[in-house]
Amino acid sequence: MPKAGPKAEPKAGHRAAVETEDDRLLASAAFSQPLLDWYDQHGRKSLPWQRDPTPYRVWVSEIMLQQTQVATVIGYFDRFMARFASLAELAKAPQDDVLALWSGLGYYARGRNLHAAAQQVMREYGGELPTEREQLESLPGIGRSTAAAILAQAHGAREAILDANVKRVLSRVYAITQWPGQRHVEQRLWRIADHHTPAVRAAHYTQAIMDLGATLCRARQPQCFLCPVQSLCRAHQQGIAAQLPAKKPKTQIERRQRHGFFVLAHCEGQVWLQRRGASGVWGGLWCPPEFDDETRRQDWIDARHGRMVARGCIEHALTHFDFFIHYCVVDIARSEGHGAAVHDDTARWITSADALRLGLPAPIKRLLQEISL
DNA sequence: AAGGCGGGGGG
DNA sequence: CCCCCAGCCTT
Repeated sequence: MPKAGPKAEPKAGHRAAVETEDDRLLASAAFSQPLLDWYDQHGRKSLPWQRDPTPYRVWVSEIMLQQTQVATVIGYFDRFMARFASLAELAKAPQDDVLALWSGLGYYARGRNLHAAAQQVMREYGGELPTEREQLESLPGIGRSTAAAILAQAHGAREAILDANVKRVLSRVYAITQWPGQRHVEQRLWRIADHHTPAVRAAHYTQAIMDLGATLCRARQPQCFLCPVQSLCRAHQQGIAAQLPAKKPKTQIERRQRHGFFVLAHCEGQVWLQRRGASGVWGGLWCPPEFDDETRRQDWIDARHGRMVARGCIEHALTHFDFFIHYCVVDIARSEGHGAAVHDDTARWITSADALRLGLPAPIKRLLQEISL
């Protein structure tokens, strides 16, 4: 990889021999002011969590927005708020109810952490999210950037954020060609982010820089011709905006495959589901019984005198492997095995319709809907 | 088919 | 402290 990008040229001739990083910082307001002006004209101001931006609502939105685009989050957010209007209601809800509303959103640890954090806030802070960044960061699921976003959006505090949008914008404006995953690069980005965060209109500024990153200064095909800070942007001047931020040096993990063998046991319009263990794929979600191989699955079916009526395979892509979901539909009698555990916290007979109200992995949800036992 | 996306937890 | 990712969506 040609890393020989132009080193920052001293603009004035009489600079010190070793140019410090501070020498290259733009004036704080030279960046924030045009950004705020652009936000006033083009920024998003009526997203669900921007209307009535309480700490609780901002928090939930920020957790959902991790790894997930705004357009996807909106529906989940509205349903979540309809069911859990307050932090107290979230805290007292069963985890299943929380995961049910998270179903399809992915990264289910976010939902579990959100739920656990709500309970922690009830215990330790009397039900009010703390207003100290350090205390926020001690809650599960809240890191430095999410804590800052909550403080800025809900309290108007001057707190710098550094999510992927902001990293991209600042990497370009400052033409930072090193990978932001490197510690010193990330630290520098935090300093730059802090430098440009204004004391007044901090909430608007925070939203503005995220909006810019999401709409114009996006990962692919940045719309520099519309950008309010185009004239400041060193990457644009150098014609390398689209190549920044630098990508992680590829460690080339070979994509693996995994096969899971599932039984959709069917009886009187109901299906047998079990809660998965907390670790591993789809931790804590509900699923039909899964086996590592077809033999073990057949043993399970035979032991219950099941009658196979259909089978198939669907493929589901996860981060580092392709999951082949081999399923079969089996009629079994309710008396064959599970009579006692009709309905408890780890396994139950349930109709497909009711199952959709549990936390289900996306492909399992689709499967149940399509098969509609 | 590949790339984007924060924080926790594991090595 | 790195390093990695057990999930979706978009392009």
